[in-house]
Amino acid sequence: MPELPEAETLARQLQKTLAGRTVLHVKILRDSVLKSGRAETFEKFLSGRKIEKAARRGKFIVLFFENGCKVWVHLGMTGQLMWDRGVDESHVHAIFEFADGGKLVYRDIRRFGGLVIEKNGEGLTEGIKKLGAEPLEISAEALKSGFGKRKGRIKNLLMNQRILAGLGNIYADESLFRAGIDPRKRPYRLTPEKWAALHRAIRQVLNESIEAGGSSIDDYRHLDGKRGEFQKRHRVYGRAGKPCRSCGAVIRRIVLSGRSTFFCPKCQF
DNA sequence: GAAGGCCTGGAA
DNA sequence: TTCCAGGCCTTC
Repeated sequence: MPELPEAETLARQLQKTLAGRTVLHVKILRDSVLKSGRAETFEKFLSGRKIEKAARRGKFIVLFFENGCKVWVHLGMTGQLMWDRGVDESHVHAIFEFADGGKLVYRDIRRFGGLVIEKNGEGLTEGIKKLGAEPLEISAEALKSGFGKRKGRIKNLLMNQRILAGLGNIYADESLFRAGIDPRKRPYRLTPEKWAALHRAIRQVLNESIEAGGSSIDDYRHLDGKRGEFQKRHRVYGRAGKPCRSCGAVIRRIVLSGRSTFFCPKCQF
């Protein structure tokens, strides 16, 4: 599932490929992927416009245009951005055609993702406006205070984009494993040592994954169609029934708020 | 704070 | 044929 490292990987690749290129046309093949704006809006405001840069915010990829417009891309679960790959045309919802002939294809099989166009600061969805802190920038103190006195389980709170923007199921589980924290734990019960460990673990896991080009479990691909490599280094996610890589205990799978949750019953407490 | 719905493809 | 994956929004 595309989370922060996957969005970051794509944003970096898009920066290299798209910065300085000019959009010729924007073809929206399925209007329902537009979370703000309409097909005509995309064409009107973006055609003939140069892309200045590509960046990431939370799990979103943001394209900055010279006229101040921004396009926010959320990949949902199965979203893909491909450069010049016309091979698989199924589930293609939008195509950005460039003046020099290249094209950026947006695919999303399950359609949980979407596109947002921001112009003059307008058009942002509530989800974007209320995005929480960046996990790689937040201080240890702010991480702790960000959870305040919330009563939820730490795993679910880590995935709350309004608190921390960018962690999903995979990296929440992987971070908690490295911090030695039981995903069912309530935040107010964490010791100072565990908070420090969690802050460290989040940075470590995200940075390692970015270095590996993200995790390709099912559909996530790089701009050129290649797979990420970090899934090979997951220590708990998707490893139910297998031995813990640290202690050998059997990794457990439970369901928290309807989401699969993987942890080591011995290393995490 | 928890649960349902969206959506599709692949596995059971 | 049914179930499951889950990000995010809506509803309870």
